[in-house]
Amino acid sequence: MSAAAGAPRPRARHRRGEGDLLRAEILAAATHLLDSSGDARAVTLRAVARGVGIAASSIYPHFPDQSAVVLAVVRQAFAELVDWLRSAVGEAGDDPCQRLHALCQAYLDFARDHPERYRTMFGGTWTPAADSGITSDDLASLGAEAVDLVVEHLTACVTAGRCTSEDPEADAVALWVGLHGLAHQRGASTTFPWPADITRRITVPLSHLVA
Amino acid sequence: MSAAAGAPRPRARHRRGEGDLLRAEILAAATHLLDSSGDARAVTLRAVARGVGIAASSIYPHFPDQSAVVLAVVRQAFAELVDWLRSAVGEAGDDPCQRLHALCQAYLDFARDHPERYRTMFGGTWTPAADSGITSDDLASLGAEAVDLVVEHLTACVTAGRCTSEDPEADAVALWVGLHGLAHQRGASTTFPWPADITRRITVPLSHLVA
DNA sequence: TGTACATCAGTGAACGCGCGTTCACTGATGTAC
DNA sequence: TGTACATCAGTGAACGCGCGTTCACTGATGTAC
Repeated sequence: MSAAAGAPRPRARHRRGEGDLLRAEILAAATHLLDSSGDARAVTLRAVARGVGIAASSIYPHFPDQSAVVLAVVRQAFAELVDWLRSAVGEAGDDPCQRLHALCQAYLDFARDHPERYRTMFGGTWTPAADSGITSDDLASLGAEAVDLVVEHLTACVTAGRCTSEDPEADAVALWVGLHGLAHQRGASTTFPWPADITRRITVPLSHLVA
Repeated sequence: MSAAAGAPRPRARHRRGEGDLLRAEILAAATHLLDSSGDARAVTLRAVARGVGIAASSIYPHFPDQSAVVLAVVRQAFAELVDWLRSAVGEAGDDPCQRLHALCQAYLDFARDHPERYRTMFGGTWTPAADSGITSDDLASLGAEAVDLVVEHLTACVTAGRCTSEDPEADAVALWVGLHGLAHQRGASTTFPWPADITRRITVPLSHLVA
């Protein structure tokens, strides 16, 4: 019991040339902070620094300001979401309907597993500082890739004659809106009295599946 | 030009016995702040006080703390939403489908006209201070009334034989999720490439209207 | 009608807090000679 | 092999900021006598 709780032993600094490793540690601590606090505004430089075990000013060689840290977290989260969705589809076999279904389920699972991250990504609540050169629309465009995946797989269902949609692109947006609404509201309220089969009730009509 | 911009003349204080009027002024300023800043965390006691033209400490006789001010704003917003929805339905005539359609449209209009208020109401981002005795579920239950309206009017359509839903309560939740997803995402991203008829593409399938 | 006084409505200075950011610095380490 | 030194990785004190909240107060006003 040498290391008391309030006074952890100083962490070993990285070797010469390995300074960039700290960047990843900062990012990981910021992500953890976002997930555990449930609030993008808890991701302060000082809190991140405490998480890593460094001085707050040590973040500056790696990120220009606080906004840049959160933006990096969000970018990484979007990349993870797309990876997650692609791999879920990849494991779903060849049937286009099953692939679409796996995509929807994976989307909802991501939101359920990382509700705070999801809210920061799509909530429209966090916006980068005005002088960071990043607009909230840049942020929104990061989400476009997920929507594109829905377009792609709904189109595949239509091509295979399994859906009746006459405009798969527009209907895919509608389907995504339904997924987003459910993902978001599930993260916002823990006690909402959800019908047991709410997912199916949303995705089936919006997919225009052939009965 | 006697009143310079930075030094407005001191506002007249209320007459004896009319102290409660300030409560309404505080609420109005807080609502304005929420709408114009787009951020519940901009609703600070000091900013509200600046808006009203009083000292920050003058808020305390009317609200126990900062959380209570935001909560009052949110409660009022929910009451306004329900009034708005009811009056839209009331003006829609007797056809149950038209009434349901008016309800959906009014819901989306409210969110479009007050995006920041909507986000604070349903965003799950603002939560009262832990010691205020108000849980985030109390907040969520405020939204239940809006969902109940959807249930009511979808049920009316089913009763009239205009919808094929076999479980109007559950399907109404699904319809509301679609509305919420659209309302929320529209408020979050201004440049999302929405299909022109996105509303119809969401509400029609989720309503299970008879063709 | 006059006057003392309780009360109401609101003020303003002060507190401690955590924050983002700056800046001069320290000590270890690899490298050139 | 030894040694001087540039560089790297990171520190810690300090700044000014806006915040929520407390507290002693002020001055107008209605009312009891």
